[in-house]
Amino acid sequence: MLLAQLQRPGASELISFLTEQLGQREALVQVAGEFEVLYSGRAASTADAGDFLLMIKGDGSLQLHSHRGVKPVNWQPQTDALDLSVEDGVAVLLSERRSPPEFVRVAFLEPVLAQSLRMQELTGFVLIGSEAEMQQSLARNPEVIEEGLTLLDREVPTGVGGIDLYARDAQGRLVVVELKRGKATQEAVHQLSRYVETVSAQVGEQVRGILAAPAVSRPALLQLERLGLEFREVSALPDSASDAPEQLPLFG
Amino acid sequence: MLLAQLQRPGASELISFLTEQLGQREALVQVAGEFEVLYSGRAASTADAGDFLLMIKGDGSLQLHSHRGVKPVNWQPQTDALDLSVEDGVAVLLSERRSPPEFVRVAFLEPVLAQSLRMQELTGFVLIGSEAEMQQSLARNPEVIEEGLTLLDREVPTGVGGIDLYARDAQGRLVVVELKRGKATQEAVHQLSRYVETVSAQVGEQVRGILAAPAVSRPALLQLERLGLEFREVSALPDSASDAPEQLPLFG
DNA sequence: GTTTCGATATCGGTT
DNA sequence: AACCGATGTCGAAAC
Repeated sequence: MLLAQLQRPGASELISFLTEQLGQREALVQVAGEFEVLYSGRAASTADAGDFLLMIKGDGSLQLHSHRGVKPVNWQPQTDALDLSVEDGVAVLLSERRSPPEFVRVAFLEPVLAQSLRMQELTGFVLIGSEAEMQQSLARNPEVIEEGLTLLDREVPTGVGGIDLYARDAQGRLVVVELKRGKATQEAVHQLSRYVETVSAQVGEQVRGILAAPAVSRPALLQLERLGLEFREVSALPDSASDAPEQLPLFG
Repeated sequence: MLLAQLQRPGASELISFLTEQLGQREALVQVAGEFEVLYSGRAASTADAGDFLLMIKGDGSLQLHSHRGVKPVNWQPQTDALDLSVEDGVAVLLSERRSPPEFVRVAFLEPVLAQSLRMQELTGFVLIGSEAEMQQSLARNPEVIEEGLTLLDREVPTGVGGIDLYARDAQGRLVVVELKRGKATQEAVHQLSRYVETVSAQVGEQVRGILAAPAVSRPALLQLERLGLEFREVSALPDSASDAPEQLPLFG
């Protein structure tokens, strides 16, 4: 992980540095200091001149961080063109994105630090506990949802969205299952209700609807009951994975 | 904007640095190098040891960036407790969040750089083109949606969500308006349809539903037509704000 | 604290 | 390229 760095660069010095470093695919380039930042595109934003940390990655993503929060103040998921210039003795960066048309402009009023890191690609990243994983697991073990449940299909398109799990219960009734990896809200109930209505109209028979999630909000549960739908508690993670780190093999 | 920095620190050196710097409220602290990162909480994740950039802000937010993307690989919006230690000669950071219970653990296998920046609070940030702004504007000028429209209320709770704009048309019919600041999808149509159904059942009369957005997806438009609902094109931004930066006063 | 909803959402997958 | 849905969504406002 190589590193190049400048402290308190002048305008033209900063421009040279950025021109050189931003050409490199693996570089993560940062500039910190007092900037003036503008954004215009899907929306538009301005702010007083102040302290920012600019980060540009090798894939063309750009983000400007302020003193707080995980989310950057301004950003671009993709930069298609970068323009560097000096205006009135101040280095200026203009980042352009073609689709949607968007621009971020940074005037480096007082750059304190500019640096570049070589970042190797991230490998072996694994996320446990996604809804996709939960769906796979329940597809293999539908009895976790209900004894006697037989899986018919997954991700069934209905014309108004895809049904997560489509099954038949012990009494032979059709069952539509909507999964949520987190606490289910009214929105999930609406989704389920929409699927049940659609399928019911298509097949011309009674269809059960089950919302399967680790928890439900109170309003969602009330709505479920009003609509004659059901809730089943299903945890997204295997028990061990939600333990404290001291008890986790991961952290051993 | 003060700055403290260490290059290629040893484990205990890094621990001392972090202990000192993380105590300061205004500090934005970064460590770059080869790490091993683990996360466990609502979900869980692992990855191979590799290059990361750790950023911890004064508000307790933490993020770990990889070589690409705006989104960090791992993060914590809030850190309630930080623990620093040395394990087998390697500096280790454990960040804990109480609610929901979550942990991020970073083992600094080969720290290349550690630095701290004093970041002043962001001031004067203004975002133009939010849905809230669009709603205000349309509430003042409902004729933009339709000639003869009279506003009755905004953000009306229905038991299944809030209606953006509630109005009466020239013929005296009730109108439910759903706003979207971007291209409207099937989800927006579904939301609108729910509101129209609910209001219609409550008042016992025919209710019109209008989806007002700068654009609508084709499937969403078809669905609107099937349900007897309407679409009105309404731009989120004043025309000038979506111009190219050369033409923008903002960028002059 | 819980719930809801907007977001320049981002991101990935599928059509 | 458009579209759809999940996200460890985050974040703020309303209750």
